[in-house]
Amino acid sequence: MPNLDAAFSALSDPTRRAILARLALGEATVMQLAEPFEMTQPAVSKHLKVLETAGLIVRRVEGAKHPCRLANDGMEAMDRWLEMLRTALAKNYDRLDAVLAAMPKESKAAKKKGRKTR
Amino acid sequence: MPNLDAAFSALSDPTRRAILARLALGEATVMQLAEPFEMTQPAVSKHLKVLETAGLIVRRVEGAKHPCRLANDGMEAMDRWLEMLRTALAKNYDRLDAVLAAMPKESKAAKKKGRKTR
DNA sequence: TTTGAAAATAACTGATAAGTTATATAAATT
DNA sequence: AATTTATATAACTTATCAGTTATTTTCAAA
Repeated sequence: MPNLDAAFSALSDPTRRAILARLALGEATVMQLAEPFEMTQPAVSKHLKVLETAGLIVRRVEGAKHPCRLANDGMEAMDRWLEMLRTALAKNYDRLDAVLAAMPKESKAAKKKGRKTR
Repeated sequence: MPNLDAAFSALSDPTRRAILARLALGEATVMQLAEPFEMTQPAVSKHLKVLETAGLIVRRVEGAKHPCRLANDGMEAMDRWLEMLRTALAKNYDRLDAVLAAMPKESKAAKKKGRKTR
């Protein structure tokens, strides 16, 4: 799945995540999206292209303006993949619960603290 | 959140996703993880460091071996952020449903096909 | 039909990242 | 003690990427 590379890579940049957060509020043109950033217009255009290629946004042409909005494809691809990790983590979690359940009561509390591996 | 950068960036590489998929089956040492790849051991070590920094895996030391397993932190950070996007997309989806509901019956079917923005 | 605004593209620069080989450290084995 | 195995680190190369400025395309408005 080459799309996964693009989708995750797109989200690894804070500027692009901010753009998506803005689009979560509704459609916006390139200029509107560029406004809050200390960055040139071409830079934002490139970010948008990255997001579009990753299937995270779509654009429509409305005269000279090109309003962008969120798209599903990228998210769906990531979610499908992440689901695998989520269930694996849940399984480990359950296994740990089983181990803890089999332990003498006193030692449980102390051990439980170390559960969310940091 | 600087961790988000690291987590999404870590998942953007197919080798690292494969490593995580392997770890979803259970703990594995560095050598075990390196085995399926046509890649040197130092390369895999670097990938593991990236995954560890991103909070996606943890390692324990067991003599000369360093078994790795999945960790929660990275996933949680991503999930928290993705939740925002998910709800925004769902909102757009609902809005579209409302628009479609207000349309004459015949034109609905044709329009619905274009729903998953591509 | 010229002017101006919205957006994209091209060519460049500097930083980062993935891979390499060579070497170091540290524990297990003989 | 010497060797082998498991892993990490260092130094380097090449490619990719985020940003820039300069230029181009496309539409709107005068």
